[in-house]
Amino acid sequence: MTQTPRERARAQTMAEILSIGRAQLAEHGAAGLSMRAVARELGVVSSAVYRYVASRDELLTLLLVDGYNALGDTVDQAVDSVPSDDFSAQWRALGRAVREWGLAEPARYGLLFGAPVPGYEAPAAQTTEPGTRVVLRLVRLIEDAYKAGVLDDQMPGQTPGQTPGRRPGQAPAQAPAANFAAVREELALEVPDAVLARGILVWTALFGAVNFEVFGQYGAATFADPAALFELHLDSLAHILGLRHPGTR
Amino acid sequence: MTQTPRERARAQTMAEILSIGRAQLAEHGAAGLSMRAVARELGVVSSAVYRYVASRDELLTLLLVDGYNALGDTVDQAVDSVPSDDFSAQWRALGRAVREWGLAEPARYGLLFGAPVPGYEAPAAQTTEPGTRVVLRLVRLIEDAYKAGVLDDQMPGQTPGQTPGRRPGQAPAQAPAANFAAVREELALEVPDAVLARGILVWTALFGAVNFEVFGQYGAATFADPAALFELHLDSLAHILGLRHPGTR
DNA sequence: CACAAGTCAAGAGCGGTGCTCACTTAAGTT
DNA sequence: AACTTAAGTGAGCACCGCTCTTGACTTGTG
Repeated sequence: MTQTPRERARAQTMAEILSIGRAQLAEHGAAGLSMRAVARELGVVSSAVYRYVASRDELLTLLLVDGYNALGDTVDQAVDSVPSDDFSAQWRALGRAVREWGLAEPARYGLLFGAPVPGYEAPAAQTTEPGTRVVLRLVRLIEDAYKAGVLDDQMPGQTPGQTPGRRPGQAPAQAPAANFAAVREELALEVPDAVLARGILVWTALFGAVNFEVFGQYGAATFADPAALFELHLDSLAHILGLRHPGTR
Repeated sequence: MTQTPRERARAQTMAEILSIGRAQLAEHGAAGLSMRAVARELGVVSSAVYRYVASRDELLTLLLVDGYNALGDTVDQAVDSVPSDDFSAQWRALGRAVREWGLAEPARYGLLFGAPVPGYEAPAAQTTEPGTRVVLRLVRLIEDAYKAGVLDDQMPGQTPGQTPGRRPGQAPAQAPAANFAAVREELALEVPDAVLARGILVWTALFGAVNFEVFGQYGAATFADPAALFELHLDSLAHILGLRHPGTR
């Protein structure tokens, strides 16, 4: 399947548009992404861009999946560069990769995890698969650790048969909660509900921390060393997951 | 200090502009906030609005502190409506208040905690005080619980003298991390570093969870009952904080 | 009580935006 | 060499934030 010169030229122009779009995004944000500016940068009249991208929304979608995949690739690479039996290190690599990518690409990160662009609805068909790569990787990590038997299947400090922080007689929230069963089946998981729940909590906590830092919610001056604070969080979250360094215990 | 009819009229117009701004924000997002649209809605020519608000940015700032205060009031009210000695319930009330406010006002929530509006720098002088109300309330809650002696001053499952998930000989991240000392002094706190660190983790986790839900990152269909999932998270986070229901244990 | 000083609404205009459409040009295909 | 078709053009519509100027109105004071 060799491509004609026309297809070659088209593909290259397309790539150039995406590249310009990324730059525009970094400079002016998602709402400030301008077709005219892209055209200007491309050295072409504004309407010419519409030969390649149907609308501003479509360009946004392309940049969205591009961003998801860039983050996904970064995370995959980071996790893969760690011994496959050291799940604690894998978790830390994943967390650090997310944080560092977010800090390096705040505009793209904001597009992926910030407030949705008003008036724009991400088309699920093209978006969900790349958009779930990081969670999926985390869940697989947990699943692998569970199967390897190195995961405490119990909330630390939680004794079996007693859900802490809950009066006896009160129904435990665990059971009826979000239907983990569906998720577990969809992903062909073996981990029990409790572990899955912890995984989701850790997932949200990770992105909460990165959000605060990337979006500047920490207030700059407050914490002298955000990287160290993040490492602290990674430790705590690993502990919550039940992950331990190999060799410990 | 009675106000002249002029002042009365001006104050009312000002309030109306803010109200319209909120509506515009909800409909078109922060970047789509339009002075002309506000003027149109106000039944006035576009430039007239500049008699009341110096610029689009100033209107944004007004809406920002307005939002922070609305959330702060909601949280304060929710926490205050709970027995002052039931810290676990106070925590849950705080968390639920944040979530419910965010879901009820996604656009405003997005303005406060989403990606920063490109090209807009929130003026710290007017913004930091209202912007820190929720964290401050959480920290006070933890401080109070600590002083009342109902807070485990230890990570659950963590035995003293041993930092879990960390090889012996490796320096503990706790000590040099973000300079908690400065924070503790600034807020006149008594809680030890470890508790403060957990507080920050729980804070980020709370907003991470709410972000995901408000910004639609959960993917709708995935979790049948997000409210139940959130309750689960509240439970887990309370446990991490070391909060227990009174009467338990 | 009149009039200067001050306040504020209004309009025109500048340079920007997304997008459409009729059109020409130039390149690839047959 | 002839033909098809993709690529690029430029005018145009309706919108945007913001500035500058004009003119009407209110108020305080000599």
